[in-house]
Amino acid sequence: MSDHQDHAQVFRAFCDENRLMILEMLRTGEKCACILLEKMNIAQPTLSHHMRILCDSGIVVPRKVGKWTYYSISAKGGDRAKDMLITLTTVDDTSEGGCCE
Amino acid sequence: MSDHQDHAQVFRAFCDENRLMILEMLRTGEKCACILLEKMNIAQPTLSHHMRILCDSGIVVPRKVGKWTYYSISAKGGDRAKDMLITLTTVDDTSEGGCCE
DNA sequence: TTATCATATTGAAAATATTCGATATGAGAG
DNA sequence: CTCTCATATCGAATATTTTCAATATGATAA
Repeated sequence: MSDHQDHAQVFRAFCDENRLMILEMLRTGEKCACILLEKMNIAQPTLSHHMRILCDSGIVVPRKVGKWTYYSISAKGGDRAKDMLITLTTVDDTSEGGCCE
Repeated sequence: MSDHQDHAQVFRAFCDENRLMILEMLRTGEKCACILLEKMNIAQPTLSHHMRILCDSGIVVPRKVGKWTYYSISAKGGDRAKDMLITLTTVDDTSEGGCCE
């Protein structure tokens, strides 16, 4: 997978309203899927889909306990996303140069 | 527009490979659309579409000079995105609490 | 074992996003 | 004004994402 594809995948975690709602809930601590499902107005397979995207991006990590799955925000994943965002939006002034003017 | 919709829109800037390529080019300084178009393997209306999304997200700002439009990364837009990302991925430990276990 | 509960996967429909040809707009140049 | 060039918008095709009903999986309970 190219770097750009990989980076785009990380940010996809933050591109959907429902996923932002889920992240907001996880900010107050680990939650099991059942609680997330209860508070969101979506079907169970839809939640499962969003949790997969959040976990694939590395922003959220799952913890399985018996029948339940608990989800929490990964500090490491958050830091990685933050570093990527900073890199992407910081102008590299050592190579600053004009353009067709 | 809801907060979540608004936030999702900002991160949408980073969810597409072509937009990440554009941002990478803008990291070395302001570029006019013609240069970006020349270096990307996409049609002109497609570039225009991506530039609109980048500008709407606040990450990129346009500067019109005669017939040309120059685009550059907005430090302010980048900072806003960074702050949003940090908020979204930081666990609020004052409200840490268990969940259904 | 069988029954039940929590979550994941499948498959198809609906909603969004991306793409590009055609065309419009708006700014010089002549 | 007319012509040309740079970019934006329109409209339709294609691709991707989101959604949910149905079903599968995997764990515990009886």
